[in-house]
Amino acid sequence: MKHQQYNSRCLAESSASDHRSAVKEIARGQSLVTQLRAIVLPVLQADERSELVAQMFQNILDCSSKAMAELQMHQSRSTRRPHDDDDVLVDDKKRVKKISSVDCKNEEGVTAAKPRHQHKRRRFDDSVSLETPVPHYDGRQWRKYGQKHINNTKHSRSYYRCTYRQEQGCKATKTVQQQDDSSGADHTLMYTVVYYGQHTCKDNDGANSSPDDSEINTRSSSDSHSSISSTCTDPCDHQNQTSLHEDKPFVNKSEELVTKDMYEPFEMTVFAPLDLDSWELDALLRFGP
DNA sequence: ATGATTTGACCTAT
DNA sequence: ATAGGTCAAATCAT
Repeated sequence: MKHQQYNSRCLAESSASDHRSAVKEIARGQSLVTQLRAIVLPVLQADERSELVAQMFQNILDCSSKAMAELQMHQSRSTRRPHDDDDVLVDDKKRVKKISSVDCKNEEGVTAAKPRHQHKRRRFDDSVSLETPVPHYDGRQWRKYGQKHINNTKHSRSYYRCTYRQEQGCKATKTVQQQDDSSGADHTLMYTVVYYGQHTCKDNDGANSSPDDSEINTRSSSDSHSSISSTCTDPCDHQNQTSLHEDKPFVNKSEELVTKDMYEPFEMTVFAPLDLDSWELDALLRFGP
């Protein structure tokens, strides 16, 4: 009897561990596809096939996202234990707490204690985290409004809000934090980016689509003299570099690459921006094979 | 001059 | 009491 319990528990645990490694692998695949997309799309910029290729990239990411969601759902059903759900985040990261929208909604459902002020801590119930070597180019314009050292982490967390918060009341924010154990196999720095809230703004240059629409071609640097947050503009902006890298020189070349959210935090259905600036191409060239 | 970033203070959830 | 999120004055960059 006890034997059986033991066995089933072992099975459940090994299955959970299988799930986790599967999820991890999928996340890694997504990250690689995202990076590959950032390299390929700019090259195809003027090519009429670029849209098709972009769509294919997106489909691949969609597929893996769905696979990941299935895995997670399955795991949470079959091997749920009190502390398991902390591990079930898409990117399998330790320091990002429970931030998936599903989790938060569940919590909210139970406690009905959603914070009324978005003022302090756990601001929105729709947040999405992702792990990326390229935290800054997500097609949106952000303004940094704070930086904070977080306990037990080497790197401080930077806080950004949408550039159009004042003029358009867009409530979207994000945090960016370099991971402590951030040099992966390819020695790229990894960042945890957490997006809170949905963009309700439209880009001023009109390049952007409606808030609920996809974010294709959101960033245009045509207004290069307007004060656009350097979080998604010039990687040679030294001030920004210092702020984000805490006195370190800007070393992460891949960070300059174009990327898009791997997990569709904003219901993106199409692809990363194709209207790359020269610095982006330059970054790609420097990125190397 | 204008707008972005920095950073210490403040506020609040835990 | 503490940690984390935001504010806002000072500073910096253009």
